[in-house]
Amino acid sequence: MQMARTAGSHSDITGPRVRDAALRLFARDGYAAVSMRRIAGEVGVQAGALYNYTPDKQTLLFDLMRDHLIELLAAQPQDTGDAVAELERFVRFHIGFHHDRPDAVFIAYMELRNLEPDNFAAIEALRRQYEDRLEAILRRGAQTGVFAVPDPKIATLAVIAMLTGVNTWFRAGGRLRLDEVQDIYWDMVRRSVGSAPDR
Amino acid sequence: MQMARTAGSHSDITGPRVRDAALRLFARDGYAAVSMRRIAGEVGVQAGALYNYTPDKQTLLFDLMRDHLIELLAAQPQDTGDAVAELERFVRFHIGFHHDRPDAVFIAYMELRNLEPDNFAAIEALRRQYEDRLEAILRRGAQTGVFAVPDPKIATLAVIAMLTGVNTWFRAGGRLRLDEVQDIYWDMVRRSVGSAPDR
DNA sequence: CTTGGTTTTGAACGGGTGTTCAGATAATCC
DNA sequence: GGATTATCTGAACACCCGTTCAAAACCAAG
Repeated sequence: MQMARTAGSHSDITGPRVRDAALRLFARDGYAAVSMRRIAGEVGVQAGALYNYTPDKQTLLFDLMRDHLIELLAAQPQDTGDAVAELERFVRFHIGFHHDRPDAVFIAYMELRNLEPDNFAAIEALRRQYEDRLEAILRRGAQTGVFAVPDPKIATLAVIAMLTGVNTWFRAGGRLRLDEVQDIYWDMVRRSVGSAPDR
Repeated sequence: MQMARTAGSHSDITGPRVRDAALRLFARDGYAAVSMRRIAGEVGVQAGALYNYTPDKQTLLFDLMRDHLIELLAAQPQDTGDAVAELERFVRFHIGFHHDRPDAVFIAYMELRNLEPDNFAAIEALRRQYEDRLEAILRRGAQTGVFAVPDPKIATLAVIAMLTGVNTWFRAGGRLRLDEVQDIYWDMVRRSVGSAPDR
């Protein structure tokens, strides 16, 4: 007989609902402007009950950000060898992945200043990992001569800023489809790193 | 005899100090996380005294953002006719201007969600004016054939996102000088819009 | 020195904050 | 159905919030 599923348990229902509510509210109004009571209200529970699911508000924020970045790193396609194809995959992936979770993306770079120092360092390390993968692609392409990037580190930051910017304006159902946006951005990125169009 | 300078007046000293403190604290910790008492403490005054200089906290934030954007619009160089030269001027100006006032820049796009609807609309209108100027440059260059931008509106947003990203990492005294950063970004922007290097 | 005005204080107002915890409630197991 | 255990409530804690305002302090002019 496996360990009992435990009694009186709504934990597996309420838990995700707390995280969802926190994600949405933090994204919309900001961490500092959202009270635990408001999150609880959204879930349909009293504030005290939240503390069955997080030790405190700060950890709730931290977990949302960390989980998002870990998901990002796990979902990211891995190297295949061809720097240009790799960069294209990176661009399309970045836009697509971020488009699917606008709230998490927004929080992960708007609420950095509300993290306590240790938590901040942990999040920054994860983000850095992601950036490093793009930097590796650019550096490799620069060495083999398919890219013209004088400074791969700066090019990395420039490209990521450009791509993440999509989230500030793109909404499904607008003038452009997501894949059209991906086409346009891939075109701009490819050119910005000095790679000639392939036709 | 000109109107008296009024008596007991420290207004012209305290006023700017309030704005400076608010700018710095809002940028560092966020609007919602900064109390009027903390701003007052920074100025060396009691909280009640702040209300000689702003009707309320919200207006204090709004004024900081509005004044920043008005300054931005006023400082921006005007058109000269040559789209490529114009774009280069825009890129270098944007990086330079924003580098000089990191706190105001940070606030102006991090605290948008803390603006009441009317204030938000006013700020957005100003930002839009700025973006329109870049879009006009790109559109003109596209028409005359010196730029290859299929969608000037998106290109505008992409370029601005890329340029504003500089503020998140560049600090004077680091590996690169500001003018080197301007050179690199101008290179990337020029390429991204399909304009050939001029030598 | 007195007058008149500006600026600041300091206390108060009503209300919201994150967090804790004893007790009530509900769900499963035997 | 009774026991067990996870979950939730509701009140309490100490503290902070933006804002107001009468009274005090301050400064310059006459």
